[in-house]
Amino acid sequence: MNGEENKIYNVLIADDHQMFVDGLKALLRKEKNIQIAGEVSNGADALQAIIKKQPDLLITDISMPGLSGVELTREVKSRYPEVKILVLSMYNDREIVSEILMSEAEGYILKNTGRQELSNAISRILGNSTYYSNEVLNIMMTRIKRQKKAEKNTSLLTARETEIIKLIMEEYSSEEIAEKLFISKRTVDTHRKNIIQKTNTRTLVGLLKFAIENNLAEINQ
Amino acid sequence: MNGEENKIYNVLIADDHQMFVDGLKALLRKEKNIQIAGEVSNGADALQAIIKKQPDLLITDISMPGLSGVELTREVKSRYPEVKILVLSMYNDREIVSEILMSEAEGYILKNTGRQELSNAISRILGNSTYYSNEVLNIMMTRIKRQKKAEKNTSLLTARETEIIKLIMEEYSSEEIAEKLFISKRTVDTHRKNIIQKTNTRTLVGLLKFAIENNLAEINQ
DNA sequence: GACCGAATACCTAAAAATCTGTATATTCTA
DNA sequence: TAGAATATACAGATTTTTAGGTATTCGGTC
Repeated sequence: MNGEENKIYNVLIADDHQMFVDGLKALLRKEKNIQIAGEVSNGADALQAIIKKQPDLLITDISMPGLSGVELTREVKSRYPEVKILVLSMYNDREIVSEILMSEAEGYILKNTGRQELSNAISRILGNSTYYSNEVLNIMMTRIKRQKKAEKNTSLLTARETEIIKLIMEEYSSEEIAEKLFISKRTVDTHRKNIIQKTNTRTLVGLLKFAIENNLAEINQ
Repeated sequence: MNGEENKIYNVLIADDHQMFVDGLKALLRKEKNIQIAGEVSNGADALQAIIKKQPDLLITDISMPGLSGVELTREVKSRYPEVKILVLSMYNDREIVSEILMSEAEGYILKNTGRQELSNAISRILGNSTYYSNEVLNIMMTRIKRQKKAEKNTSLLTARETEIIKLIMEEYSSEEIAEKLFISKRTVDTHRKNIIQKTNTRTLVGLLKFAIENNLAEINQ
């Protein structure tokens, strides 16, 4: 590892699934420079262990009894920012990936990661870098791309037009929109005309699809 | 276990993630009546090992190089139906759960399962029953409920009405629908009137939302 | 054979949206 | 300060949908 090749790094494991912990420990024992400082199965115990052992690195699952890994990460970063955190989780859904990224963990990999990648992640993180697995990076990229596309599409629209669209999607007629916004119905009609042109749609159905695809309306599904 | 308390069951493990395999083996070694017959890291090797060792139970991951767990399950069930199969996977998304259920595996649990539940699952399966974890069952129930609701909603509609809705969602006007279906525009108008009444919507926007929510139309998202 | 639902088609009328255009005021930016 | 964009509003006309109704035919079921 960078810079301090004889340093022994203490690693705390937080995970309530013994199968993972056993497998993880077996892997970590093969690493030079790594010492397992402890293992806990919930967030509260993790905090206690951090106070006591002051590990260099916390490897934590997300779903644990009581304090989740997300909450634990936030707490640790606010109280012991020098402790590095690698999230090792089963979940790859977008909500959770986002929350973890917001929580300033230094890494996030999935539990199907091989040993080599895990080892690499730990090295990177202990060497003051970050490590996110490809799946996680892909989720991030997809999300960013999608957001950019929606922003590009909706940036063609003025604030008023966006507002009109949202009210259309809430099933207001043009007259009702006029009343609600204290403007003339003729104004609403002009806005509608402009919206249809700008969004390259040609019917109300097309506009509805545009709105949903660009997060201007929600559908329960 | 039921009936044959002194019988030793041979278990084959198929998983390409060493961390899991180590953890799983550690757990299985604590079980009476269980002997680890082997471990492989891909589907093809699993088939070879089944021929050679004839295990009672195969515990398999889903995502493996080459033959996936789904394909492996199908193959094993078609050639060696007496071999029981427990899928132990990270993925809980609906598509994969469905495929596994169709493939006649005797069980499906997630890799975050605790030891007790894993032990219970194995016992149940070796005792000629099935075992699916709660998360998997919840996915099944949610899917069934959702499908039933959509069926209930759309069962109010006749085939022609459903067809009209789909064409509306493809942005055909009533006149265009009439031309396409070789019927009068008046007929289309009557269908639309009836559709609005039956779906308890009051606007075209409302109808479109109904259609999307009940899988009569798709939105890219 | 009777009955019912689906599909079809039509009627008159009203409401709403859309189309193509012109115009003015306000706000923002260079 | 000028210019551009946005927001507003209006005009007349056309198109489309919606509303509330009646009617006939066909196929399926009892």
